[in-house]
Amino acid sequence: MDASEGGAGQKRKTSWKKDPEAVRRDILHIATQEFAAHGLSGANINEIARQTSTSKRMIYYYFGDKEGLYQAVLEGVYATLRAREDDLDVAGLEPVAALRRLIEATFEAHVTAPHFIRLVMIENIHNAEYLRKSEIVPRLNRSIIDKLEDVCARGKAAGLFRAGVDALELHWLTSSFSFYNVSNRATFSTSFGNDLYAEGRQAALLERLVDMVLASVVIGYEPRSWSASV
Amino acid sequence: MDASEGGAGQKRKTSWKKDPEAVRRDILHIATQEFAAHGLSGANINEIARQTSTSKRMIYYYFGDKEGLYQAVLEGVYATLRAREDDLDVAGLEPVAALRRLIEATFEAHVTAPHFIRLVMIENIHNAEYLRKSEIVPRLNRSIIDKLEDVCARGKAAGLFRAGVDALELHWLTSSFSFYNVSNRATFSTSFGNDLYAEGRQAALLERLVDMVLASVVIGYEPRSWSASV
DNA sequence: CCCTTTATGTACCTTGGGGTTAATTTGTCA
DNA sequence: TGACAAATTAACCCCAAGGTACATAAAGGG
Repeated sequence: MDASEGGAGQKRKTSWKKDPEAVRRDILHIATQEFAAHGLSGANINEIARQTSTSKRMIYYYFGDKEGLYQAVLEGVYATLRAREDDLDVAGLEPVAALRRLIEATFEAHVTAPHFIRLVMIENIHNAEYLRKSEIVPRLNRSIIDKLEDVCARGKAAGLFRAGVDALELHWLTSSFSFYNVSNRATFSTSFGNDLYAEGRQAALLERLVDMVLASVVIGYEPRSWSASV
Repeated sequence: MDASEGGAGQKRKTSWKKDPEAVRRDILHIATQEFAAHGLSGANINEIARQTSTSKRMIYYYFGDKEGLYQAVLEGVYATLRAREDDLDVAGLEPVAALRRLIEATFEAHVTAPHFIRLVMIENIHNAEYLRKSEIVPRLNRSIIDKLEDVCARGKAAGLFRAGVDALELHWLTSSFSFYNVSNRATFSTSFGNDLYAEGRQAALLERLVDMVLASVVIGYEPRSWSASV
């Protein structure tokens, strides 16, 4: 009460700084969480506005409408994940170790990027409508494929990899279990128990997946798991 | 115009049959498509009502509220898919052929059940909240695991399968690529092209997946694919 | 210093859509 | 045959939430 006293002007904001970039980032940050949590139609603009340090008005000022905000969020998480992929350097590793590293990194990246996973799930529900509209996302996707193609080429040249091995298929395969591991955890655990997500079990699972892929790619590969006799 | 003439009573429905079960089925059928297409918050009750041969009021009469309808839809698709799994009989096949068959059937089942896939995606967005509440779904999930456990036991007993092979992990793995293949088709194609979904390519992909799993499960398995020399 | 552009706050508008009320018809069983 | 429950219709309610109008303060330049 009694908000009308003069003083240093606490209650009624009589002055504020202009900081467009910070405001944009703030909105995008909160919106990412809300869209990831509730989906496009489920997210609430008023709720997003409430959590930011700015007002609903600014959301519309910077992003036009709800779909514009969603699109910006989507592009943001894609950019973040692809940047992480770019940081991964396997050029110095020999082919088998490099491939192992790429699979493990992809698996871990998915585990530690739940927002990304959820937004991709949501985007698939919308048949990738917004991803298709994006001008920036298509440019981001070469990096991981390039790396895999390089590793495959080196592996084949060294006579280590089977001739039919395909980088795109390998990426698809690696993505499939890495993505599913996070995306479908809730329903899988509910249906079949959460043993596979128990302490230590994820690492063992990853080891088996890596073994499995390597066994199908590398000629004469000796698996490390699923081979225990009893 | 002129809807008030007596006649056989076309305009104003002066008579209707009671058929609760048909009405329920009708609503559930339309609602399944709508929830699968737009998600829980995205689906529109008025639109569902419009497409049924009954009225919105009946939706609330039979299902209580939107969430009740969604829950019924979810249970419906689970029951349908699990029933299909029950029909699959591999007890008569020798272990390797049986496992091959189970993987192929799972893959195909996912391809031909897009509503199920989408509803599971949606349910995962909701952290399996409604699946957990379900009284009937948990009972449906034993069948596929039982089959896999039987095959694994027979395979191990015959000295064909590695000792570490685990039915739950196998199911997880088979589900992962089968599910991802459908669920993430839109974003994957947008990001990396739709080569893997082109004519004939899916069958080749499945063959490689089966090979890969069998190679990691069956001792001394000779793969059929990815082994072409050039 | 004033004028323009950019950025921000406050208050408001509009409607889509989830949910309900009340009345009517159908079927059934004493 | 008439009361009662179950099924159905039509019309209505109402508020959450996406979006906008308007005023105004900051920044920058001439």
